Amino acid sequence: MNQEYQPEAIELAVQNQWQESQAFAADMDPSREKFYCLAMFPYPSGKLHMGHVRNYTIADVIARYQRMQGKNVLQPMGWDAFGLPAENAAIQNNVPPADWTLSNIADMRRQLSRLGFAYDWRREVTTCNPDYYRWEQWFFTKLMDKGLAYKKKADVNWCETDKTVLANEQVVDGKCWRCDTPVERRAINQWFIKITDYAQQLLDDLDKLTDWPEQVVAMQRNWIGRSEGANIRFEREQSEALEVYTTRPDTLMGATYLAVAPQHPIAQQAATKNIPLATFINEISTIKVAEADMATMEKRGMDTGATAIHPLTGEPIPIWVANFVLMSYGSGAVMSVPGHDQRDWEFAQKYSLPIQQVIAGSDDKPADLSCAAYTEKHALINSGEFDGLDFDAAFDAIVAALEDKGLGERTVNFRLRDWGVSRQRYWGAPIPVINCNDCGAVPVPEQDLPVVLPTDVAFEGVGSPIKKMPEFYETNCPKCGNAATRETDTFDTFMESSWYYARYTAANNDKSMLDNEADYWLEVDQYVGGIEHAILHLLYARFVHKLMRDEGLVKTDEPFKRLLTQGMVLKDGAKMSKSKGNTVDPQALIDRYGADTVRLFSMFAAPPEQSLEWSDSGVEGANRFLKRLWRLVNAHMSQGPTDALIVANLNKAQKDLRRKTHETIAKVDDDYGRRQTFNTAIAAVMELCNEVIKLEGDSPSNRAVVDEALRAALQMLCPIVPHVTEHLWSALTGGNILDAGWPTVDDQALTRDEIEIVVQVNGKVRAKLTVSASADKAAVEAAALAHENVLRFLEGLSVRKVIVVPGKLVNIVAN
RNA sequence: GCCCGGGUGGUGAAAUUGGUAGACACAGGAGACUUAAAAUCUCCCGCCUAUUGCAGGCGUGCCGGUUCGAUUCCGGCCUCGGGCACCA
Repeated sequence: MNQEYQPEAIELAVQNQWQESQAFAADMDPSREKFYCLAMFPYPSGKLHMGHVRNYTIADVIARYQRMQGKNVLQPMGWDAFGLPAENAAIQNNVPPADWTLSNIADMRRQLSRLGFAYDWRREVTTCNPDYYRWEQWFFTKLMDKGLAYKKKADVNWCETDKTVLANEQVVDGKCWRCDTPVERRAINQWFIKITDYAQQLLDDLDKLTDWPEQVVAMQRNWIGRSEGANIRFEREQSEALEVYTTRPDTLMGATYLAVAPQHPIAQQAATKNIPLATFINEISTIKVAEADMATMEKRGMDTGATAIHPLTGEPIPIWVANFVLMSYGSGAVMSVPGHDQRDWEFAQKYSLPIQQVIAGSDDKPADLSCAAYTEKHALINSGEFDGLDFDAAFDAIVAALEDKGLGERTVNFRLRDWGVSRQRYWGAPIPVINCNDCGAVPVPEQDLPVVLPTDVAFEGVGSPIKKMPEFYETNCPKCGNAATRETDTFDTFMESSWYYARYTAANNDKSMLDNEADYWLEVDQYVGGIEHAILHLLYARFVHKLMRDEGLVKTDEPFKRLLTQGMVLKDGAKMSKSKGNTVDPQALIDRYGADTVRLFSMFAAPPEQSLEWSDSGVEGANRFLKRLWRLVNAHMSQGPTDALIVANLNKAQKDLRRKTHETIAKVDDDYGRRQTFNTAIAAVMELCNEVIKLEGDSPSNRAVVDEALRAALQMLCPIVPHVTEHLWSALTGGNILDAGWPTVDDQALTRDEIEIVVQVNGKVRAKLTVSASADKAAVEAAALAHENVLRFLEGLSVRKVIVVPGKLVNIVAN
């Protein structure tokens, strides 16, 4: 064996060996327990960054650990290939998005291979490939048939100069990123999928996700936002009633005005005869389509002059237009109770609208409404027949009164909104719809799928090229045969990433979307990805999984059994990004230190869920450990063959090392399998190696316990640094570490004769005792009370209580 | 603004069920080897006080609480980060 650790030569040789033996090709085998391990697939931006390295190393470590447990492990990889950056690159460099994307994929595939990830590349999926998106189009037509897809108007960011829709990311300080034109909201017709039909299921099934991080479950629960309240109708003379939803029907008697969205028909109609109002509505529609902007903007409004009738008092109530009411959410109108809602209170203050108290303050004293709204739930006042009722009773009584009059009812509402999937962009999967003047929106029939996105396109200006290609959009209606227009919008890229995990199980099937392999491999046993996907991607994927289940394509309720959300990679305390110029190129590190060092550092520097602070010297430290491991195995082997381990012949030092070996196996197994803290697993193996180095002498028994320790260390490190451990294992044992399995704990080796006990006086450590492992409580207590330093601190005090925690500590309470 | 996290030495972190704060590393310091450097090896390394040695005080973002005992549980605050529906 070479004296020097030469990572590149070892890694390429080991990777060749894997390649030749098809080591990671995973085939369905119902006789074996399967494990499906998946990392979120990358957007092919061109170069691997440290976030990718971390993400894919974590998943690979888990996959390899499970494989060593004897499971049939599937770990696939693919490309989330549609998206905005390809169009930007096309505009900037005049290169077609397809060419740019495919060449990026080739580069990144090469980089991933160099890191030695255990992928089954036969199952690679690329979402911009028609073989992939044809099934997405087919599935969408099924949703249309079921009435789960529909069209409605929804707001987008519009740039009047470029005549184009802008993504939220492309709006900087309320202006177009390219030409600084202030954006305006514009409502256009778009396709939606009824995720709200599944809101209750998506909420209920969160309880099944016991192996997901609690924070992710909490975020999804809040996002879905189930609430119980009432729909209330405010009738209007000679026009349609205005319906609002509220979670506080108990405050109905305090409603002093209604607020509608700027696009609401009442506001629009009033504006036709009211120039200041029309101007105002125009003004407030220059706000980006983002909740954060809506929530932090200045709240503004204007009286429309229209009124409605309070459903209980019969009094007229003014209708205002307000910029914080969204037309596309609920009915586009809200009732305002300034006395008991803070936003309404601020709005009423600003526009001198009446503030009416209808909820008693705490201790039944009237609350002070001059500084803020009173938002607690309490008994009612100033509410006529409802006075004195508490929240629940008032809720019931007021809803009953409304129901009697046919002006309202109890209802459940969700914050979750239907999923808008239309994008007015080129680089996405075409929405498989043909618009016919007579037949309306007609789904493209199965035999005409896929609707292929033309890839030989020229970008002129910023708009989507297919919107200017009659050869793409001019067609005939599949129903009536008349001339019709093909939809030129494309799908939201979340569509592709919502089912790719399932397609890996049938990646090469050109006859159907999924097949019986899905039943074998799903659900995904372990999913790994960035915490930034905690809501949107994971919620859409859960939703689409349920849609596929209801279409008979999959059998499980949820797609991902266990979830690990990895933290970001930082440098100098900030997220690594091109714009900050603080990126580290993984390729340069691999060239210098090898893949194993890069993998080891990224697993050692922090637990996977925390952010990881980049450190050049930390990488060097990881490399130093591998060199030490190399020398350690080398030195051991240079002494020739090892005799068999005879436990009865071991002296104390040898027994200690053996105990350390087996304690480490137990700890590392727990760290990999249950805790997923790979940093502490590595630290434990480092400790074991330090103990091996400290054991002096080369007697047969010494060499036997060292041999056992080193073999275990290699096996335990194998998931993290698979190349160097494969090489050393083969030199040491002549075998193949991939098939060596996982080391087992010998409980006999764990026993101890003596243990250390900490002695505290009033909670402060004053002594440490070494006692026999079999010593009873009384003996330990007596030894503690007799200790010199303990006696010193007990001088002049009387002992009140002695707490003995067996095997750990004694705390003497004295005063 | 709303929802969800994080904050521990000079640095990354560890302490798993409320029981020894700082494992394992990095950086730094001292020494060995070397003509020298690199590499490697040995020792020291939270702050303060004391010191020949034993030892003591303080210390986990801040303020308060529960407990024999709190990095861990509870309340309030500060601060940094993630998400907010068209970045992926």
